[in-house]
Amino acid sequence: MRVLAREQASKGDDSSKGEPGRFERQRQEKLSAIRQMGIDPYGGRYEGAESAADIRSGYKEDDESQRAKCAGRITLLRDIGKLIFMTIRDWSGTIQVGLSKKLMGERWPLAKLLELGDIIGAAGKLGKTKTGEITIWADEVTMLSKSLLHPPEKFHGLSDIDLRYRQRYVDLWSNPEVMELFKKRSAILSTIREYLKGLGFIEVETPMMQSIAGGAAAKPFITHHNSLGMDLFLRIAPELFLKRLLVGGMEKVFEINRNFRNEGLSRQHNPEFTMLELYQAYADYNVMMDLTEEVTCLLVEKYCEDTKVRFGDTSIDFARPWRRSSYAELLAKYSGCDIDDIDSLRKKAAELGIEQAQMDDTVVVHEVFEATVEKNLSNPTFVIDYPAALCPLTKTKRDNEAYAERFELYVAGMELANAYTELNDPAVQEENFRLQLRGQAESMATMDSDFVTALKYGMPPAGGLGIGIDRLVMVLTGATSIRDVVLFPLLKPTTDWDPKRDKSRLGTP
RNA sequence: GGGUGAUUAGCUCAGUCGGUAGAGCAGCUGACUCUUAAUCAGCCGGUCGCAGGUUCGAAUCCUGCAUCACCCA
Repeated sequence: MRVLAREQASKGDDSSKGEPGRFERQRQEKLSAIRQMGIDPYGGRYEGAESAADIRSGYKEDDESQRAKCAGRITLLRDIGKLIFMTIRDWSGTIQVGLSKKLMGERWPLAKLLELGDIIGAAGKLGKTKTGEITIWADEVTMLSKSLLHPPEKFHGLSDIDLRYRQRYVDLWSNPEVMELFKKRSAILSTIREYLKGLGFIEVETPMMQSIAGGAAAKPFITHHNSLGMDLFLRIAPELFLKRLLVGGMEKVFEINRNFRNEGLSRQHNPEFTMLELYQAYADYNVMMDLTEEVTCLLVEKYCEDTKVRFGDTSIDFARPWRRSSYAELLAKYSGCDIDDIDSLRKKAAELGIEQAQMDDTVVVHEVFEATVEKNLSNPTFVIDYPAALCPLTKTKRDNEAYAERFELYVAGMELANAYTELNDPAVQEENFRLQLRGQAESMATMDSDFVTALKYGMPPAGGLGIGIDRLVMVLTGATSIRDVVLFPLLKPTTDWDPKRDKSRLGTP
């Protein structure tokens, strides 16, 4: 990867690290010149500016007295001598500002000092140029923030993928489609919240720091509380707390928040990721399936041009109804193995290079499922009725205790959602916890006996659903890497990183 | 964890057989009152990711390390 711009700027003509580079010094000189003109280069409250998009759409051809006021960053600059055109970008788009020596008068020297990256406000008559571009002919220009670092190339923007993630603040304004994507992500979340509230759900917040990391099978991050002298886990799932709320009498709850899993990074995995979890009393996994399909299709309708959405070099067809197939059917179709034929499944696992000697039969089955089925599920597919052994928090099917009332939704080969008919029998739950704990390290796995206590008071039968929001945004926007839909994805530090430091910073006395 | 590739100017990228570093953009100087990635002329700008090695000579070949990307587990 490349060194950060700031560090790179300090190379070359500077011997010591941290000193400003050539370009930064030039910009510092302009900043000083602005100060000498009695102007604060960092501005202040600036009122009355309209968005660039509103200015454009509000332009009236026949109104010669129309004025406009904008604020934003200079992203293009064309200096024609006594006339300067600049393209100002705000988060709605761009608007052209024309600065002329005649209109600027004694402020003209300021206009000449402005450069790419500076943030300014401008006001003046709104008109069109000879070539038809809507333009604010500025008679007032306000310096709002001097940019001291060199902007990326004006045409290609910032394209180094590593730099884009590390300096998202530059990526956002130099690559407008990135801004659009994150605005869309926010809109998607708003739509989900509105939809759920419309169904009578309430949004809640449950602990991110938990003394027992439950609700999923994943390695947790461990942190430490100094005054209590105890380790805590960052949550891997909110499930067990949300279900306590069902016990408490909250009938429809949801939470949209971060989960943390101490596992590998990939195009589909960031260690912290945003999860929607919801629970509905008196429902089951069929209700959850309908809800998942409804809300996703609503989002596709709202945020995609068509039910067919491009994703990498494939396309996803969200047209309803979505396929619903049982786990066993799909396993048979794609691995060629019968789910009850463990010998052939172990043989298949061996062919696939899965280290399965130490694994329970059910784990082997699931490994084969993951290796053979998942990548084939491109269009939305509900995989229903999982082997009960994989589902310690799920009610089993009434007619067959070997299977649980659980589905996972797969799209583009990714697990997008996971839902159960929630197990509400405390005795069965306690037994499942015991089975789950067997053979695990003591520190990692503790029985959540309070959750069992809660169930003993009585939890209504319920459907529960989790949707991976980052992955949902990926399929809705065609982003093939989770890092493209997370503003600040986790990256390794590039410099001055000492692994020893981390221990000492934990704060253990 | 393994494999492959990438890392060159502020940014976007070239760099042939190993012969001593290039372009565009931006920056600086100058010209220009209707430009649209403005244009024109001139100029500046590099520890070629880092550390070693081979060689008369390394951006180029070799080893190690770092970060990123992709593939595999």
